[in-house]
Amino acid sequence: MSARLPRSFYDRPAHEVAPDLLGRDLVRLEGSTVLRARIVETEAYDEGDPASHSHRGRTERNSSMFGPPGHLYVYLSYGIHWCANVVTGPVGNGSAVLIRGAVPLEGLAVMASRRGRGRARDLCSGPGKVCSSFAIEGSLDGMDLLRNDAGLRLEVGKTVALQAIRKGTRVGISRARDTLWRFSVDPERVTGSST
DNA sequence: TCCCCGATTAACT
DNA sequence: GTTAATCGGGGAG
Repeated sequence: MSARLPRSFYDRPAHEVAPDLLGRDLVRLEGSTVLRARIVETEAYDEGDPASHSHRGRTERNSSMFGPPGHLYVYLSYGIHWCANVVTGPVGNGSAVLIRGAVPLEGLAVMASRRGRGRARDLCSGPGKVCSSFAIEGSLDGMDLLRNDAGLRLEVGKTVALQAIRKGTRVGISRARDTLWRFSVDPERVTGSST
């Protein structure tokens, strides 16, 4: 178990936090059970960004994005799937980083039972799947990652070398196609033995 | 008030 | 590779 990321980690622009989240561990403590997955894909969203929920200002749904850094922003996608974001920047700034993908490290059996299918590489390979495996849903919107709410936290994990990070266009959006705020890393580079 | 469509996933052909 | 499922947000009227 590594150290939890401090509040200051999140109090930066989303496009700086997003690549820095690669290799970090999403952890949920559920009694004696530990769920752990290492983040391998993220996307940044902020107020000046036409593709962001916060672009048209604060609403009831996106209010968490404007709250303190280090909290969670959870929303329902396509009426079916929950997606989890980490709120970044100071209070009043509507920015966050979407956790798009991770590699499961602990608690695989629990994740598989929640997902109804068992292949390890499919457990957290998408924003909706991460939430499904970790049982993250709307009631956790706005929770603080630094207060053990719901046993959820982010830990330091294994830092990824800057040159190993891939930048690209974000997935599933039609606006701001020229903003390269999707960050990912080869799963081997965060879980395999370092080279 | 109505209507369109999305920061997705899984089951198809 | 293609498409149905499914529903709330928010822009348009």
